[in-house]
Amino acid sequence: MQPFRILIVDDHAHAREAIREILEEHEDFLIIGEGKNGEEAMKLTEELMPDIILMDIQMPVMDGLEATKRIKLKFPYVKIVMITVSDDITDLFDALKKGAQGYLIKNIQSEAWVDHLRAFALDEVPMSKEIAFQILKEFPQNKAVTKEETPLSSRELEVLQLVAKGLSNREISETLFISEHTVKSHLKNILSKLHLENRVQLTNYAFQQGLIH
Amino acid sequence: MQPFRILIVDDHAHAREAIREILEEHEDFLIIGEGKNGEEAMKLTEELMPDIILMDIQMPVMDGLEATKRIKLKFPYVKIVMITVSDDITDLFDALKKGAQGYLIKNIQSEAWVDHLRAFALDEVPMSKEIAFQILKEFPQNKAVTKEETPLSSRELEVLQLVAKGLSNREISETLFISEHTVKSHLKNILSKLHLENRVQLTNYAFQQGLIH
DNA sequence: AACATAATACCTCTAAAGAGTGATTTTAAA
DNA sequence: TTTAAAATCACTCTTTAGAGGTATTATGTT
Repeated sequence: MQPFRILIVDDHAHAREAIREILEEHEDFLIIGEGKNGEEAMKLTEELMPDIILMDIQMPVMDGLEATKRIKLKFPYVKIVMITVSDDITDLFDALKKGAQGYLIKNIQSEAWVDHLRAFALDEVPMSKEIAFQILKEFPQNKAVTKEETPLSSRELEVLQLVAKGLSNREISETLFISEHTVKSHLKNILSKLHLENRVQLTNYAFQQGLIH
Repeated sequence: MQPFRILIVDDHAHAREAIREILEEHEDFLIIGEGKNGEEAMKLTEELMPDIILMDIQMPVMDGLEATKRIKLKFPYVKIVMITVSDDITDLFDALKKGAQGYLIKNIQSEAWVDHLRAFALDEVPMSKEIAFQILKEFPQNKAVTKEETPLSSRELEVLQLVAKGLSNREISETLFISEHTVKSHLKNILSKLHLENRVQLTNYAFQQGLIH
């Protein structure tokens, strides 16, 4: 069993240190890097490919919410957990809207904290329907943002949508009047840009980004 | 270009006749069958595999809403359009909750009617976010129903969920401690039961049924 | 004018998916 | 207790997907 590879992003060195001390007691977590702001988070994510990012919300240069949004667009597979002192529910919405899957309060007993993180790492705590509902209620129009900022070209977006609807490469080529070779080229680039492995993961991405109905 | 294969289900013969007259003027629609109630609708769907079902809501024996729910569980690929005289919006929610993708009022000018149906057949009118939101608001707990009534066994449901998360057959076999052959068997049966063609379509099904987060 | 990106296409090769058939064992239900 | 599902595994065969590499032609953008 490989340990979960963790990246910590927090502008306060003492906060990073506190988290490090807690996690180092557990063999299933491995801290592979630390960053001080959103910009560093993006750079480190690309370099280190962590499984999970523990991200502070309040930070200089680029805050955790902005960093989360950008990282999730380029690396949708990475799990991001926001860490914060606040327990204001509107911060939670903001974090989830940007793409974070989890949310942990800093001042919590360390063992419970680790247990939560582990459960999250193992996909045992999916985002609940209630939370999804509340987000939808609060941000009914959060699609336009995504579309503009996708790293994909418009043609790639077309291909993505057809893939995510369940068409084969041949069917896509016939739909778009291009060769199957070209479809494969596009798909190859799409998967590479989003750091995904196959068309089912791409379908997940499409659903989560609201790119298909 | 193949015509869209239509099944009409309505208990009033004159209503079926009216629809038939309208659609027969258009070469891209082909009426392949007619039914008088929900029970007949299910039997005919299995026999004829229509592309689109035009389904009345109010019918004896088994009404259109119940029939829609059952048909969508077994044949998720079939598109169902509810036809009704009512313009009560709660009926629309009910229909969409049961799995119908479209909704048409009977007393409408025939040309506009056909245009709408064609747009729908070509996937040009996805269910809007607003409607999805309203459904969610009105029926926050519509998941339990689905889970009980899936035609899949519990093991098949496990496999489905792993497929829909983007795992390969090998990864699934390692997760469940069974052979890859067995995974293939399950997947084959799942696709067959749901009348789907590949794992991306299955992923769509899983998302739409709320089987994955 | 030079450069970058997007879109197109082809090639090879390996791995994965899916169709078809058949068979055994366990579990649950009639 | 016979029957019916459910879960397991195997073998063959064909098609599709995906990695890796290369190349041409527009279309814009400094």
